[in-house]
Amino acid sequence: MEYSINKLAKLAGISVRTLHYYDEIELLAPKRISSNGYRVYGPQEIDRLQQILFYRELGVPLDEIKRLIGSKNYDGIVALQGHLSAMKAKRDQIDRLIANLEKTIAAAKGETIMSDQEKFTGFKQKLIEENEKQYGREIRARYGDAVVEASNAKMMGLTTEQYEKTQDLSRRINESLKLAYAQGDPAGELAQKVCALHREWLGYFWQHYSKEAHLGLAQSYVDDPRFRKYYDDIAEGCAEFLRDALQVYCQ
Amino acid sequence: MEYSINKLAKLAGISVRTLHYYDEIELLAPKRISSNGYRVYGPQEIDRLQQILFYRELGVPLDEIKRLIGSKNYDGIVALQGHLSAMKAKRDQIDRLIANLEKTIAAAKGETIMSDQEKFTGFKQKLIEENEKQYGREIRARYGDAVVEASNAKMMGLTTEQYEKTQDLSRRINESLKLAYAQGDPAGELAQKVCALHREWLGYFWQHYSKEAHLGLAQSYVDDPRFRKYYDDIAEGCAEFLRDALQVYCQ
DNA sequence: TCTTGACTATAACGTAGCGTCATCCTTTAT
DNA sequence: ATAAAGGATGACGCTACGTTATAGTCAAGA
Repeated sequence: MEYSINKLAKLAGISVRTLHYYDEIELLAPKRISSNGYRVYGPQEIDRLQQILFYRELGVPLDEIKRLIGSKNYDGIVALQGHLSAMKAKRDQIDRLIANLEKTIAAAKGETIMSDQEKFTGFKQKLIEENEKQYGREIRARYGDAVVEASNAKMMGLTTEQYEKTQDLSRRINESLKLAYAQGDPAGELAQKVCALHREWLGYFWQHYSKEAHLGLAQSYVDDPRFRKYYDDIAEGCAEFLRDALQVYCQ
Repeated sequence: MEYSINKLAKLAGISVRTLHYYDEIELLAPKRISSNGYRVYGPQEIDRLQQILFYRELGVPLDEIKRLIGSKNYDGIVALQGHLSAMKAKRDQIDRLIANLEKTIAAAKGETIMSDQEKFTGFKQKLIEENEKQYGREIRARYGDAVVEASNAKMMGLTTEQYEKTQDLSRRINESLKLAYAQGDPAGELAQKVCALHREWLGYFWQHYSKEAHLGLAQSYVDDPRFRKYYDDIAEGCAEFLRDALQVYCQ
């Protein structure tokens, strides 16, 4: 299939000027020049342009793209796999910025407090990569939940100290729950410890504790899809496991 | 907390030159100039810089950022929510590019064939922006929830149609609940209609419906801070109102 | 055949958002 | 006291195009 410059531009979602420019800097030359002087692009140019746009999307300068694609031992597939992981990294960065935004919104509403450091997490890339290696994915997965909990805490009129305590409890609950679930016994020691922690956590939000209410809540964790997701993010079937453990705990 | 230009640059992961430039174009002026002529930045500038960087990340030109932040009726929270949805849109774009890459790799290996059209899906942004303008803010505000619900729906094994139905129901529940709450009568007609809708919504997630379970869930909406927040975002005290209405509904 | 409108070409200038010196002053650490 | 680090201003450079301006080409209708 052959394309005129306009057709190619529209196909790729770029401007004619851009294709002119790419020709000018010898990044992407047309397949041939027709008798009237018009540029004609063929299948090879299509693929090359696609590669160029992948690199461009990743912020690679054009002359480096030229060098990369033009290099003698250029392996298209290896390059594509490189793009893939780079794109995934970029998506992770966006995810961090989204988490940052969510927390910033909560902070703006007065639901939580952000350190100056936190305000810029997600913008820096190098530090992030280091952080990533250091802490891994768990923190990320937990971040969104932490925001929710922080806002809840404020809403419930907790002091900063109390809030931090609930956060700490929440973390310990999730950690222990994960381990307990791995062991598989709802009546086991660890699972029962989770129940005790969960009760303690509830103590910050409830005026009066009752076993019935606690059990009812546990059942809701299974019944309501929003909650289910919260616990199934820890491990699939975790909501049921917690309910079963609480049934033992509450006798 | 006060920062020197170097400290701020390192904090935010940008260059000193950039801060000089932002001062020059009056996008971000320091809080004050110390006696030795050095720039000094304060908390307000930190927050402003953070906003600037959010916009910049989205590709908004600096003078437009200036106009936006400087405009008289600038609402920080609304702006942040705008960033949030824009970021999510961007992440979606990246996701499309990733899908594109995966297919391109498969095609390069000869496992499949790609049309020229397909080769450039994900690069075009205009379609996305038009979408934004068309649907406006409501969708955006709801977007975060929609994502959660979508994943829930998937988890619950719903078809796309079913999922859309739950989403529609969810929207109608929230709308009606808001109105009913404003009227103030849990036994009123509107409130009872909300209950019926909520029951219908539950039908998509529960195998067997029972009034007791429904009531128990309603109580959980009051008891668990995470749920409470969900409903209190509609209106404060909404969780209790819904529970009271459901108590009437379930007799 | 003539005209009109959509495409195409080259050339040239303009721009945003800084990077990168160059030059000089101030503060801090040793 | 001296060096290293941090600060200021000014000026030029650069990338990746956008934006005219001017002119040739082509298909279709009047």
